[in-house]
Amino acid sequence: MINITLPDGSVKQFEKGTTSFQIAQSISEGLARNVLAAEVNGQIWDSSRPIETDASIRLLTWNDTEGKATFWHSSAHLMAEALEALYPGTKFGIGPAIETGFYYDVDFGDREFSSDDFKQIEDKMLELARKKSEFLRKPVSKQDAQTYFTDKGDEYKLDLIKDLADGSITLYSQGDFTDLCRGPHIPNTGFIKAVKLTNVAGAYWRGDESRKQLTRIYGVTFPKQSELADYLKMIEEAKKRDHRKLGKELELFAFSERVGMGLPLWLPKGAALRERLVNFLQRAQMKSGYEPVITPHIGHKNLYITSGHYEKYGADSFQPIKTPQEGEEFLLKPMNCPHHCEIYRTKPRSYKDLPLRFAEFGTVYRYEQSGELHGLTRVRGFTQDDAHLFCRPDQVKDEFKKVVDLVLYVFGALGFENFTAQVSLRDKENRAKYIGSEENWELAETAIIEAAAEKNLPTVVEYGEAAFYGPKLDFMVKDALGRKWQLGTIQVDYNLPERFELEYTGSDNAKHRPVMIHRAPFGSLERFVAVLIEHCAGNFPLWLTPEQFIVLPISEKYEDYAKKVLESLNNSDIRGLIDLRDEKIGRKIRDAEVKKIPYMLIIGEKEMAEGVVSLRKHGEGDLGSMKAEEFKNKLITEITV
RNA sequence: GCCGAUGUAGCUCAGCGGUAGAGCACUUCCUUGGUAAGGAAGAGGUCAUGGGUUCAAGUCCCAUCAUUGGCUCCA
Repeated sequence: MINITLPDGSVKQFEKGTTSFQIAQSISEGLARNVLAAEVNGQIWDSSRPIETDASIRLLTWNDTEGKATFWHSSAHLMAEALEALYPGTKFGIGPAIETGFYYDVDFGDREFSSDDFKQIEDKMLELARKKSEFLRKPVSKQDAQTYFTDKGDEYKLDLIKDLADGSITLYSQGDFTDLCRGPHIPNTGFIKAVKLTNVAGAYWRGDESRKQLTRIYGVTFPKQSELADYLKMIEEAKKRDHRKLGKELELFAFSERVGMGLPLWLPKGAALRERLVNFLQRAQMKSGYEPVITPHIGHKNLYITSGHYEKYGADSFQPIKTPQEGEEFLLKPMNCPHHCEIYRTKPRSYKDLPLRFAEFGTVYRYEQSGELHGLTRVRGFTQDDAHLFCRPDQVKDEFKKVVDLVLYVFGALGFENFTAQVSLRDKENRAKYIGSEENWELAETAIIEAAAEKNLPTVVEYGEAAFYGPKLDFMVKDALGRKWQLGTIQVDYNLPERFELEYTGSDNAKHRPVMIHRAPFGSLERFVAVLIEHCAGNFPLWLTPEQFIVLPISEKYEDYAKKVLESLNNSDIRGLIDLRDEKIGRKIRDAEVKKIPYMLIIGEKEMAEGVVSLRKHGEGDLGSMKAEEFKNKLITEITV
């Protein structure tokens, strides 16, 4: 007999070799029917796998993240089975579960494949699912695995097996399909009741640009048809929040082929919004001891040779601007830091001057790959809310923490609660892509890790995500469609001060090297606005929104009074407009609602007679009437919250 | 940059070999209307661009550009 410990701490005895499915059965048949897999001593196992020793187990169902992952991973196998049945000779790469759904990278050889083929595959998958084929686990030797896939002619699987240790290799089969797989899987394909292939894309084998590109098919499956319907509905909702769609509808920004791809044009309303963000941050920075600086949009090529950016990115950037002077070259600035370093160098600095905090809303230009451009989130010209802090080594951690506070303040003011702080460190293996001494990197990485810990940030560590000159703390936020974007960033840099030979005189009267912190709470205004749009679905906080209210006269007769009301309200802090079109009030209200204008002031016979306005709030409806002055105070109170 | 998809009126889209369409927006006129679309008329397009096939090309083929979903990249 073996002792099985359940999550509630209770211990039950079972025969040796009992499966977690049987354990579930002993609890309830209903549970057993829903068990997809089980966590056995911290590892996820098939629910049909015999347990031979004492163990603590957790039964996994659709309600568990791991249960879903198992379900989707098995769905990837089901899709592979369908693909093999439909297109014999297809070779398979990898087919993992992802956050929502799964994908499989496959090689169709010469066969052209597009989303038009989805229907056929979905149908085949459902057909195979109905067979309720069991997923059978089979441990094999490395030799046998290699023989199997050599016979099958699947070089990708062989490539994978090459790196696996003998004795750890398992194959899984369901129906006529066998795959190299660590598992685990759901009991049988019959659990999969709803299938939707979502998109098709190219993906390099093993993520390596120099290797062959496979076809990646994404899909998602559910144990109930209704869950698929819910999912599709959710996707529709998310699309409504897409900043590219809302940016057009709300007339915030635009792009023009003539201006150039990836170069955003801010329309009046978008510019008003952006201006408010800038003012907001500027005030916060003033309070925190930042000093505004301004630098030009271009810089001499030598500046970037000094900084190291030219060597690293020169070939893939906008190419140098020539002048009538032979051999003279300037670059559009891709970064503000070299300029700021030169500002630091304008006079001798004392340890008493530090930290120095130079802030600039600096517009930079980077030649992003054409396939990378995406709305406002990935562009070729953008404005960073940049600042560079020059401090003594003993001030680094404190300054870093102050920046964290500023970022949190900014996020808080704008309602971003679901972010993660990503500690971006060097690649563990490939250190050649970074510049600077081992010692300085150690110092910088330690400073970030400690500061993040002391601030209790929800942190994830990512290796290989550091900038080439130093580690970063990146604040990551998801967009409406679940894609992750980096917003704020804080970076510790020991290298640029060295390259620019920055110095200060210490209390010992000797020269010392300052440490630089690069930081941008928004990251870029473009990306920030994009994520903000999706976050609030275009319903901006009152203080930010381009138009806070609109005056709607019921007919021409009340125009003069309406105009007077507007005049009495508009000032530098609050902004509204008036709808003088020859339309009925219902129409004016509808249009204002569609434009997501927070407040509507309706003015007719009654209001004019009583000297009041009728107030209607976007998305909520009629709020009754009040004096214009009262509304003004209400607005001001709401804005200053 | 790579793989796939898309490009028709300001916007959203239909048309897929035989004389360019709809809804909304826009202009003019009628209407002066009380909390999410009042009515009528009008104007608006070398069907992304350049080649090719055809008696005939938004419609089929090729290339280019742009957009888009991913991949790679992201100072």
